[in-house]
Amino acid sequence: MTDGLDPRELGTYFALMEAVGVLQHHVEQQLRAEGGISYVQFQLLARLADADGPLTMTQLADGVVYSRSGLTYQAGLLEKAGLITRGSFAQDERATLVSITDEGRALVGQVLPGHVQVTRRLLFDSLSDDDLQHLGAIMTRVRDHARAQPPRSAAPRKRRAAADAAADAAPDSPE
Amino acid sequence: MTDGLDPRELGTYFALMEAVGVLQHHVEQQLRAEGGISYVQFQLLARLADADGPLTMTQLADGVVYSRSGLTYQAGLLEKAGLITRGSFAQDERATLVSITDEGRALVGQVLPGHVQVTRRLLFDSLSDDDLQHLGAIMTRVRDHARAQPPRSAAPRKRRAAADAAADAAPDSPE
DNA sequence: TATTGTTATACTCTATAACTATA
DNA sequence: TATAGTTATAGAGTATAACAATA
Repeated sequence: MTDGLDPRELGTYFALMEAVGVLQHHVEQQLRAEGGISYVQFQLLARLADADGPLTMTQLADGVVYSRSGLTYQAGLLEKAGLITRGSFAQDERATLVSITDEGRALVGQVLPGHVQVTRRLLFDSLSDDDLQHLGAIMTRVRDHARAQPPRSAAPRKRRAAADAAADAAPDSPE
Repeated sequence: MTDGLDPRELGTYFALMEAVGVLQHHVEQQLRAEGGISYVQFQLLARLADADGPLTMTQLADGVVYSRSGLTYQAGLLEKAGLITRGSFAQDERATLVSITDEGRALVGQVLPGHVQVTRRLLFDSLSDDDLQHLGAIMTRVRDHARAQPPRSAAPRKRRAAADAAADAAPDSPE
């Protein structure tokens, strides 16, 4: 399974992905239960709460959502829930300026303590002070580097999707 | 935004989640393009390829999928695509034994090089040898600790979902 | 009774493509 | 022409609950 590949890297990678996967799942549960929002929505709100002023949709999306329509969808939900507002931007009439409302800020404040509690229990309780420092330094570097990477230049499709093959195997569609 | 909370922890946490989020997105793209599978499906196949023999559905799910039905769904796709087979288990007739097929192994082998390439580019290129070692040690510990954690004991729902509020705000339904 | 797995169903989310409007 | 954002739509994935069968 590791033909010619560095097994130390692979092991680290799998551990990282699974650890974060489990963490993510717990965090989603907490946010849904205590705030009625998803992690993506939390990220968007947190970002707006942290920013000095309003952000454009494009700025807001960076590193969180990977399609324009996906962000429009989430922004629509958040706006209808009264957590953000959308307005126009005098400097560039194409852009939409997104602001967090007082309700939005309140929700972040309401959800954050429990959120931190979960991350403590699942993440930081296993970390020494030194680990924390090192992990912070590492992941900040990785994030900044990864953000800058171009979206993978579509490799040739060598094989059909598992779902497609599944569709074939099922003799279903009306000829 | 960090009232009474440790900003160092919060910063590390956000960096971790965003870095892995971006990594995850690139990885999904690579797997879809070169293997026609999702990351969840890759995880399941990799786990089966790594195991000595077949695994039960429950063993297979651990840390990857969080509902029985979710796993049944994925297993259904993988089986119809010819990448796994499901059989019964003599020792416990309730269980289902999942085995990876030669095709499944071949697919993992086909996808893995490109997969490693992506993780190199997005993750390991930013890491020193020391970082790699440290990160591996940390995340293995975190994963094992997190896996053992009980699923959050449902906190009281204090607020309605953003989606629900959105549904209300839209005067749609037939009176 | 508890556990393993499946099925039916409803819902959330994401991405693609077509479109509008502004730079 | 390129960029910002929205809309329509289709598809993948997830979770809940009800179910069957075995321990």
